[in-house]
Amino acid sequence: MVPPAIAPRRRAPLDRRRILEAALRLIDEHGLAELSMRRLGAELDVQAMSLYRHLPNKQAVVEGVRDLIFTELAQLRPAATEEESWDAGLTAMARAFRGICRRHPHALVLFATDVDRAYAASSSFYEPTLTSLVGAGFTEDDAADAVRIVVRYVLSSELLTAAVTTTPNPLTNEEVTRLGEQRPLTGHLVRSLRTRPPATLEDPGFALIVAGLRARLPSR
Amino acid sequence: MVPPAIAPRRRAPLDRRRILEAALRLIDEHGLAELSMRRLGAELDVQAMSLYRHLPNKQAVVEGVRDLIFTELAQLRPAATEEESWDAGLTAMARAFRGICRRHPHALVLFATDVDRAYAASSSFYEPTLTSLVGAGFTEDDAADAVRIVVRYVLSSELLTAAVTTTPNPLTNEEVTRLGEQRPLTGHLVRSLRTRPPATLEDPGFALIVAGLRARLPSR
DNA sequence: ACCTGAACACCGTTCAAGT
DNA sequence: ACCTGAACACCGTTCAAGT
Repeated sequence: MVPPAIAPRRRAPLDRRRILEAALRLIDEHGLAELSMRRLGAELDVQAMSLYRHLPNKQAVVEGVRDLIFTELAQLRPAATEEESWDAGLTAMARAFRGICRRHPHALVLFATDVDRAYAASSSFYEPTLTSLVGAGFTEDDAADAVRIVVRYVLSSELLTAAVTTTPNPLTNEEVTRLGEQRPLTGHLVRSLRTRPPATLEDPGFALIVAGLRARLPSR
Repeated sequence: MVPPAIAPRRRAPLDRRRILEAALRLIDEHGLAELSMRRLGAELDVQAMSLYRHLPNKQAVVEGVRDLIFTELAQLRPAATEEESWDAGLTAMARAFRGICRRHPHALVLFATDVDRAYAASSSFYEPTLTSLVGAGFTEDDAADAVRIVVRYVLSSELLTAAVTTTPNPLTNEEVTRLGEQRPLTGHLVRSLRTRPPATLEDPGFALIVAGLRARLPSR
């Protein structure tokens, strides 16, 4: 009845899932550019070369992380109910999608590839909105276009915002004044950049798209 | 009357402008990720270390390239005429802006920073469109928002498109069929990804924004 | 004044070797 | 079976040295 001699284990054994979760953690915290095989190894208390036992190369790591996020989106679900109007449903979908974008701002570039798999992996997320659009009188084609345009709008806006938020070297007040004398309306626009930052334009921009869709809806 | 002895020169002397133009050339041809100080040196028949005589570091190279493109945009001018309607002018502006995006797809990320300087450097490009919007009855604020929303829409769409265009591992027909059985409308959407690729959605999406703006215009 | 060679601290990845 | 050390070909950048 000697208990089996278990070697004291310093750490959990490496596996694909643990590696990918650590990679997502690193990306969320420090950005995609900071992800290196050596750092990822260090995060897991392992030499970088050990990772190659479980994943063929760095690209495979990045793709694995992307799939992890797709799965997360599928879990989400806009609070769309049956009686909800099509525009409220579309808005809820856009907000939820934006939510997941903002949880992983550094990983957004990964959303741009394998779009068909992204929609398929998160079909439970998209289907209610599409149903409500078709119920409101849009054709299946127009409903698909509407959802795709909205998803593209949110994703690309977030991508742009995530690309850079800082303006390291802003125009001085004198420069803005001089611009305003030469081109008054562009001067006004540049001043508006300060009072209304990019983030405050995303909802108005989205509202324009919805208004455009409404104008296009066959009168009931 | 001895002619001054001119040492035979293997190459033009290095200067900031020549370096930046070579960098833009490399970015346009091979992408931002492929730009390295060593490659840039090689392109100019010089050791990488020589570049540091003219530019403090790699970031300065990248910022210099961005300014080069801003200047290029300022030269452009939408063919807006006085009698043109506001929506035709806005559309022309969007098309011209998209044109410059497509000339430097690999450099698009650089557009996301120093937005105020970008508008100021290209004010001659934006002012006519803004004038036409205000002439049509939009307030200065609404005109500024309209232009900013459109510029953001075009830039972010192009950014998303440039991020990745390939789908290395597309869904098989069986996978799409199975999806269609479970979620018919998402299935339809995924099928539409093939018949109507992303590029064909940019103009409809932009048309929705214009339609939304029109709905918002105070009735004359 | 302008360019370079050697060096440092980083990459991703391969491969033979350790346990 | 799983992990590692040494090595290779790359980075950006510094600094003392060459012309």
